[in-house]
Amino acid sequence: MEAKLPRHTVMRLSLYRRLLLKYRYLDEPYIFSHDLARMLGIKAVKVRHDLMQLGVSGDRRKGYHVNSLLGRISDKLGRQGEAVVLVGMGMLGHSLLRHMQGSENPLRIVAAFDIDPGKVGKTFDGIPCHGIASLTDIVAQQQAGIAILAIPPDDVAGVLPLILDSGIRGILNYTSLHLDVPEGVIVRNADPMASLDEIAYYIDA
Amino acid sequence: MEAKLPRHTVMRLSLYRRLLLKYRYLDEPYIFSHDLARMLGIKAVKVRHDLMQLGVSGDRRKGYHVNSLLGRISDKLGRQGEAVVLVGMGMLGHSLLRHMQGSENPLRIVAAFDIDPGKVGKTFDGIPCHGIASLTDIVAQQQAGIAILAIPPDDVAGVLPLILDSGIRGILNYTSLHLDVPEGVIVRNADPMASLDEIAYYIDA
DNA sequence: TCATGTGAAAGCCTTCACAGCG
DNA sequence: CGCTGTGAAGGCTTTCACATGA
Repeated sequence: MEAKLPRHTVMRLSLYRRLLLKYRYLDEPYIFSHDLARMLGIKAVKVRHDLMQLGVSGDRRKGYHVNSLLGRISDKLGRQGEAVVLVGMGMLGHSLLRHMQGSENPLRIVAAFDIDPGKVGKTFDGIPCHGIASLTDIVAQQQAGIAILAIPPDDVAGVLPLILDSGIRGILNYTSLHLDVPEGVIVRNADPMASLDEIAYYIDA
Repeated sequence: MEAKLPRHTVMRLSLYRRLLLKYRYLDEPYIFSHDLARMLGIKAVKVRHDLMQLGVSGDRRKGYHVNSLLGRISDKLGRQGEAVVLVGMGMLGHSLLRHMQGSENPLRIVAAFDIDPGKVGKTFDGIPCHGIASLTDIVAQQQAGIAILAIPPDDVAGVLPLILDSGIRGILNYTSLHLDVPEGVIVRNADPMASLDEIAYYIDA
């Protein structure tokens, strides 16, 4: 895990993987860059450049070998079983959990947390919900590296420090606030509003 | 609405707007690019370049006038009251709805849709839920331009054509599938998995 | 001096153009 | 030919460097 791939390539590898997992059911052992591209709405040359970075080679007559490709992509993307915790089991958190559990997913959600005592101790879709106070212990114990943050904005100031102390190195942020994190922790924002604003701008163009 | 702004600038304008709306409560009429930048975790020069595109000017001693800035940003971003429909009132759709309704939001969610007859006719957080069959009529009647798509993957093939026929020009896609849309319709993907995969890759770097 | 305003450089990503091979 | 493989060009975004003005 040393050779850094371009950021956009990483995002697409994730798409390729999911698509190939479905494609595998067709019992078609090979796929053309062109077909992969069409199914994702991108250009074939972009697919080939991405796969070039992985060091995989295609066969000029048959295309790329699906299983080899899947293996190579999964090698390069984060470890298969990386443990993820879900912070905030409100309606959004719960629906994200269900969404994850329902799909073929290389990451494992290992625990959920909430401040509502009515939720602590219960199990949601097979995942136990703990109080925020036990976050540090459980993250350490499960060796979780990623947190999904789905709490109300007012709770962020109180909860973020606990997450950072726990050793979490990546956060998928569903709140509308900017998270101030130390160097080395990475944040990806998933708040719907910015996306909607962007769409609203471009549909009037 | 003709002068096209750079794509990343548009996304940031949305962030500036939300931040400034909160900042306004401080009764501080001016703000420095440097402060705006710090609160969002970006560089001040990026903020100034963005604001340059809007044609606003700051005062060298006081910074930018907050209310003028807000006005100019809202002018440039999509029309204030753009109507949005929510397709899919499962747990994810419902939580997105609640998330939107709960926050200061320049876009209006005007209707929801689901295939489940048990949901049709009910009202969720003040928004009526209709059957998919009436999507075309209601979108036309409300002049909605944007749809949020939060349905199971298996339903996409059946529902997407209805959305495209209805005149929707922008889709925020929460499904894991690539949406094949005609030129002129814009799609932004919000599926959590790709973001998680990307995070998982970078935390091991 | 400190903040804005701005052209130019640097960096990153996509697309083009074409070589090479079955 | 049609596909893969790949350097180079082109476009977009960020960052640098510095002019300007209170």
